[in-house]
Amino acid sequence: MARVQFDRDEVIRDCTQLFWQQGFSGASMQDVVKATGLKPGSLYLAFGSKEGLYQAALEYYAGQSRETIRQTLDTAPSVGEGICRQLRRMVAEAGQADYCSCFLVKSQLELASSGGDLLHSIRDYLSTIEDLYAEYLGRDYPPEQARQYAASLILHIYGIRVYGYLGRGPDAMLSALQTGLPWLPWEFEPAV
Amino acid sequence: MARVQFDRDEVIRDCTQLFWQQGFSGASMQDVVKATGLKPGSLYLAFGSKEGLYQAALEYYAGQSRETIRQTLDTAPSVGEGICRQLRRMVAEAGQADYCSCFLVKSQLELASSGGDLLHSIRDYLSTIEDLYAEYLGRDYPPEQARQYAASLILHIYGIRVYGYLGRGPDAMLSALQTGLPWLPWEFEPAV
DNA sequence: ACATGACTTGAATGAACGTTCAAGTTTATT
DNA sequence: AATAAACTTGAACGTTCATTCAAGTCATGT
Repeated sequence: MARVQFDRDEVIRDCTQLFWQQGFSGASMQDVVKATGLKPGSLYLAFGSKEGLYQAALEYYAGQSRETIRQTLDTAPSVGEGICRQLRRMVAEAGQADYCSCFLVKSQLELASSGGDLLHSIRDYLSTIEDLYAEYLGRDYPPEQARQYAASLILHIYGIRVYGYLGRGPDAMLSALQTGLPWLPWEFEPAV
Repeated sequence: MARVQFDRDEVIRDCTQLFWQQGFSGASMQDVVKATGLKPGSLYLAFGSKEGLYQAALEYYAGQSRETIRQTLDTAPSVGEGICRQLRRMVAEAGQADYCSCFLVKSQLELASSGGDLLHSIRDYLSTIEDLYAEYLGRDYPPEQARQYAASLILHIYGIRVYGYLGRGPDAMLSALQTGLPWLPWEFEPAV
């Protein structure tokens, strides 16, 4: 089947799912071979190394995250309600059986001590997402307050990404979010 | 030097530091051998496996954490001020060069997909800590509110454990904490 | 003084790891 | 039809992994 190049995006999607679930060390290249259906040679020609593959997965995930946030906040009646929708979605995700937190958060914690190049990317992606929220909040609040609210929001989001594993149920989490983020318009549309 | 048994607690302390920094997959048994000065045979006789060693490290860390919390909250003028001290300490930790978050949080995220026995312990330890805060808050608030405040507090603590890696500086983090936890007595003694 | 038992030692084990590359297969060009 | 280029293939590489165990060393009970 040579000369029929594989679908790069599809491979990256498969890798993202695998790495997201298993982590960098937890997923072996053999697992990647199995997940993508590609042979080692092809993977290494296209991505150079396991790290290159992980990098591509991170980039894909970060892009998807940004896109989802933008779409949710642009679609919602207001920025505040968009953020509420986003948070409710995260809480709902945490309730699913195959919940695996946030790929960027997991990667940050796993690779923090490695000091590799991946770490810079992860930090960039996470910072960009905080900046994105701050940008949207800047429409409704003065810059100083927008930044402060964004930081508080991000703190809560990171919190969910860990707390979601404890299986305390969505009610406890939503109640905790409403306690810590009282400036959000929680009263509107509790539906997803 | 046979018949001179090694100091079990000291070995566990060394392992805790190693696993805390590097993670379960990230730290090899060779690393453990180097860190503890023991030979593989001794380690396996005493702890059975790498997992057993990790379990011991988790237990030690969780015990230390509980003890620190209890001591801080018992010593402080009030529960609220004790919690503030605890949070300020976490923010200060996050500023250090060798910051490595919370061992339990890191372990939860790394091992979530493994489904091993370790996972149950980790969840137990994390839950116990939340319960501990709830217990102390129960002194100042009715049960319902105490539980809600504890959940919100834990969400913030988990948030710090991730946010701390982004290197935004202590001021941004403290400001975010004060935004999300306005019911705490932040006005008292900003010193550590 | 000696035998027993407790503990340590560290080389060895097979499996799994990330990675490579010579050979094979198909499409594009001539 | 033949050649070149592009891409895939999968066995094989050396390394590192967690783990084992026969041999060694010392404190203790007699």
